[in-house]
Parts: sequence; structure tokens; C-alpha cells
Amino acid sequence: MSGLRARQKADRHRRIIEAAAELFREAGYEGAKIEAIAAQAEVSIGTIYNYYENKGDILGAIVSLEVNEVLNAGRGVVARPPANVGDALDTLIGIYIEHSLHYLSKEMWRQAMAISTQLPDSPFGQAYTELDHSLTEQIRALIGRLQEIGLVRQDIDGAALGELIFNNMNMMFIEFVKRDEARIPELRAAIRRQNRILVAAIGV
Amino acid sequence: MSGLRARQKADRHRRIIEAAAELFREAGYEGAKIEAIAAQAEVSIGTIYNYYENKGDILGAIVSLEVNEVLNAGRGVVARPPANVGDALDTLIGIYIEHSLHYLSKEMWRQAMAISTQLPDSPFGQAYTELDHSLTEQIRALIGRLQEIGLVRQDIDGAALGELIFNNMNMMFIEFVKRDEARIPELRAAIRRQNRILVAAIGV
DNA sequence: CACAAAAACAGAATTGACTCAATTTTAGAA
DNA sequence: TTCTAAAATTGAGTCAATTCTGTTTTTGTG
Repeated sequence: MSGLRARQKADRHRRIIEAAAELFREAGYEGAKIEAIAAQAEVSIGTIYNYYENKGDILGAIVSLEVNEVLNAGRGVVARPPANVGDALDTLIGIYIEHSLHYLSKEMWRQAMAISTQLPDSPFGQAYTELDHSLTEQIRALIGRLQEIGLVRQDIDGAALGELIFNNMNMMFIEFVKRDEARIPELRAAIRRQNRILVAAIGV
Repeated sequence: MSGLRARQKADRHRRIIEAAAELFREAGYEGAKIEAIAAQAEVSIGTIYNYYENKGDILGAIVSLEVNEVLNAGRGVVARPPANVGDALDTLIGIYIEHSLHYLSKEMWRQAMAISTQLPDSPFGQAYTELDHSLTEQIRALIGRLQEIGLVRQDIDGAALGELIFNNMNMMFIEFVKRDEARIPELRAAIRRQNRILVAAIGV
């Protein structure tokens, strides 16, 4: 039953992820060889491929942990949003962006994003698309809250607006991780400037 | 002077691109082995790497041709835009999207996009970012035209709006190429729906 | 406890992108 | 025309992800 085998399995999963996270951090994604991850996790190469389809999926598991934390952090803002549309959006987006580099370097983000478009049907590719949808949905939920409170016009198409805001932010974030010298404050300012157009359009 | 050497060089470039394009089409990006491209182009493997930094750059050269065509096609719309904001945007975006799958399969797009985020400093990575900027700029130019004509309010931040529209479209296009079963009409309809919010906000 | 089937593991072998040192070709000076 | 330096080509070799096949471990049954 839920005996030795299951426990060993969970343990090996954990060891692989921890080893990979450490090596990715130290040596970068490309620099972290599967052989080294296997040695560090004290399993064989074959076992790693028994647990993950490919190297990208290992990174994917780590990225998913991070994005789920971000989603969690966002819940608070949706529940009690700042009392004006611009600040509400800026606060939620701020949480996303500020959290994003806690555990993951820009290089890791670049790899993760690349893999998710390159192999959209791999486990991680699908998970990443899911996560994007969850983020979009959270922005839409914030808009819904603002409509309830009466800060956003009732006749606004919330779903389309949520997509618009998420897609723009996400694309800006992609450009941000592509340039190592890009800084968070400038990114946030640029997104605020773009959203200003929307804020003007949707406020009551 | 512009003698034999230059001619041979141009000729080899062309042969490599033609061979690669054919093999990418037939076998997909991963399926097209460098060795096969070299054989088809009648050069050695080493020569290919003398002309292109890596496999991705070969695909990059092909993608760049395509995007430049798209940019060219867009010029006409900017010069003589349809006489209402929604249609003008839809026409320009329509050109981008309809052209996009002429020479490149979705798989090739996925690879190209992945490479451009994975290796933003490679020749193609930089070229791709450039091309994105040119597209953004073209959208901004269309908005500028519409402001001249008096269809868009003068006080709109054209640069920010151009980015917003391009980023949203681009992200939608990325999701589109990630799903083989996604269809162009639905993509265009979804983008129209998102842009409707903006159109309502910026029209005079 | 003993055993057979199923699950998981191990690591050698394969594969394919990319490198590099040796060779060939071209340009242009004498 | 001959020769030399620079430029370009070549393909065998390297490196690392992934695959594959034989071995070991676990489970559940008698």
C-alpha cells in the first residue's frame, strides 16, 4: 500500500528537485549537467529520466513552485484591493514582478519560457500554460472585485480586459528577463504607463 | 574586389538557407539534422558554422525574411488606413497574422520564439527583438495616422498604446502557435474583442 | 517464509549539435 | 607567372542529453 515504495519515490523527487535547484542556481541551467544533478541527488541518470521527461521538466517543477507562491500572494490583493483602479492593478502586478526573481534567476526564466513554447505538450509546457491562465484569471477576478465595489464600469468586458492586461504584462516581463541589465522599477513604470490608458477607459 | 570570393559566399548562404528551409518544412526543426542540411547544401558541417553561429540562427534567417515581408505589407495599411479605428487595427493585425503562416509552420514559429528568449544575445535573438520593435513601431505609426485624420484623440499616449496592442497581439499569437489545432479566425476574433475595449477608450 | 510479477534503477551506448586543427583556396604583390 | 598571407573549408572528434536493456528491489500471494 502507501508503503516503502511511495515514500522512496517522494524522497527521490525531492532530492532531485533540491539538487537541480542548487546546481541551476550555482551553474545556470545549461551549466548544470544531468550527470551532476544525478550525483548530487544520489540517483542514477536513468532514474532522473524515470521521474522527469527531460531536463526542462525539472526546471519546470521548480518554476511551478514559484508561480504558485505568486498566485497565493496575489489572493490577498484580490480580496482587499486598494481603493483606486490604477493602484489596484499596480499592486497586483507589483506582487507578481517582485516575487518573480526570489528563487529564479533571469536565466532560469528565459529557459523556462523557451521550453514552454518549444514543447507546449510536455508536462511542463502544459503546466506553464495552466499557470498563465491562472494569473489571467486572477487579474480578471480583481477586475470583478473592482466592478462590485463600483470602481470599474459594469459594462466592461472583464474577461477580455483581464487577458489584455495579463498579456501586456507578460510580454513586458519576457522582454525584461531577456535583458540582464533591465531593472524592476523601470519595468513597473512602463507597465503603469501602458495601463494608464486602460484605467482611464474603464473607471466609472 | 567584389570577385569570386564574395559571389561564392552569397551563393553558399543561399544554398544553406534553401536547404534548411526545405528540410525544416519536411522534417521539422528538430528533425532536420545539421548533417543533412550540409549535405543538401553541398557544403561541410564546418562551413555551416562558419556562416551561422548555431542551428537556431539558420532558422532565424528564414524567420527574418518572413517578418520583413509582413512589415512591408503593413506599410500600405498605415499609409491608407480604413476609416474607423477598429477596422484599421483589425486590418493591420489581420495582415500580420494571415501572412505569418505562409512560409513558416507553427512548429518553426515555436522554435524561433523559443530561441529568441533562450539566447537573446545571439544574432537571431537580437534580430528578433528588433523585428518586434519594428512591428510595435508600425502599430504606433498607424495610431499616429489615425490621430492625424482625427479618428483617435490627440491626448492619447501613442507609444504606450502601440506597445499595449502589440504585446497583447504577440502573446495571443504565441498561444496560437503553441496549439496546433488553434485556427486563425478565432485568434482574430479574440484579439478584436480585446481591442474593442481600447477602441472605445481612444476614439474621438 | 519463498517466490513470481511488476516497478524502479543503473549506467553503458547512442545521437546529434558544435569545435578545432589541418588543409585548401583566393587575393593581390612582386 | 609565382608566391605568400589571409580567408575559408573540411570532417573527425568532443560533449552532454536522452535512450535502452539488463539487473535489482518491492509487492503481494500462497
